[in-house]
Amino acid sequence: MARTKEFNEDHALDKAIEIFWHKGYNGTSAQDLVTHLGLSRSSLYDTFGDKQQLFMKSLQRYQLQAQESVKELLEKSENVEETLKAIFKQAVIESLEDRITKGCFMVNSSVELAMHDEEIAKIVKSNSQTMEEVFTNAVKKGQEAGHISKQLDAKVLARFIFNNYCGIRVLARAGERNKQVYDDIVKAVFSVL
Amino acid sequence: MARTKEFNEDHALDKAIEIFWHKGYNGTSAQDLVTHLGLSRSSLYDTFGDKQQLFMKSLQRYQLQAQESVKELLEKSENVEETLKAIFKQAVIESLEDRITKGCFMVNSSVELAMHDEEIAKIVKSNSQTMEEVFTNAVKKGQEAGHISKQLDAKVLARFIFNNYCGIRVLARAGERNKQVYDDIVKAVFSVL
DNA sequence: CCAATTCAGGAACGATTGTTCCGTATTTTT
DNA sequence: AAAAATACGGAACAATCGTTCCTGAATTGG
Repeated sequence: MARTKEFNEDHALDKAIEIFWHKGYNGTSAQDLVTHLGLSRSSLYDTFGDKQQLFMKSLQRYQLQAQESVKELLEKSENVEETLKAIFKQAVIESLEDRITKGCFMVNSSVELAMHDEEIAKIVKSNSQTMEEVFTNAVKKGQEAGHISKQLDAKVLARFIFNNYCGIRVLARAGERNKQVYDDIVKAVFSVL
Repeated sequence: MARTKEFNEDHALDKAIEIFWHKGYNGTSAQDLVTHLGLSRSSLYDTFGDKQQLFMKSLQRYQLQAQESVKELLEKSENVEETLKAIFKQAVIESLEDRITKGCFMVNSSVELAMHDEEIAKIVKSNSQTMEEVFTNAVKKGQEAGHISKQLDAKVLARFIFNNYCGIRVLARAGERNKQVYDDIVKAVFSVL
């Protein structure tokens, strides 16, 4: 009965993630979205509602993608310390090679919007909680296997790790291009584990 | 020959810091500035140029204020570890009691603008460098006095400390109100020193 | 073929953006 | 007192903002 959608909704969301990630919410105009997503104004608004809804869907999709990989890596890991190191190393690589430094979409959004938009705040909070759980479980496993020191509680270490992970993403967003800076931070972090 | 200014320029800048800090650059409108600074549009533009210039002057003034206190505290300190603990404790207190969570103006600005405004990027970079130096010198002093472990280089520790400091400020901006989270991070950080 | 649905494109909306300008009031110096 | 300079409030600017709506073409299933 009806014409089928010509564009893939998820693919369009990925494009939205890109530009929101790069320019932020307030920095991205409706015209930016039209240009970057390759949709017409009408299709865009028909499909995603308004700008705020599109942003939230983008952020939620990003959260899903970002959490999935870390969670899976850590749960399947047989040496948590090594896996954590690999995760940090990957973050450093991304920070350095990203020609347009984007940092972390979640961190950027939480700084820009969390205190002014309650719905965004909810997403940020849910992300923090999930990440804390994922890291806590991982650390516990690492401690039981003897790969991570038991001197500090798993939850303490999890929060500590997450804090440094966020810090590194801010550093990247600020345009830090000196690999040594990142390596030093990672080195100090892992001296605790 | 001429009429004297009725308002204090620095006091106006402090007001500008407040609102830019709270709402960000893109989130603050010209009307917001007029209302919050208590100046007329004309006086505002005559005195500070345009919005971007006012923002830069605000950020520079903030940088001066923020650096001054930390620098002085650490240079006068006789036990660097204790002083660093006090500085972190203070950051935690501010994060918790700040009813409108503002985080750190420098961190917020670097996330929002550093990659889109070269002049802001310069300020951010100069801030990072200065803070790194201040922390490095402090750590060196602490290591020589035996208050801080020599297991890691002073510069490594300085970058590590700064990273966690930024992370905590992001956490605050994101609206974290659980003191235990901050305390855990601080605990883990100081287990390295 | 018909009816239904979605597409793209662009005109148009009112609101708000940052900025400029003008007339008037006020204060200072000569 | 006169003259110069600046602050002030507010009107007005063009531009852009997010959003809505309309048009006609395209594509689908019945």
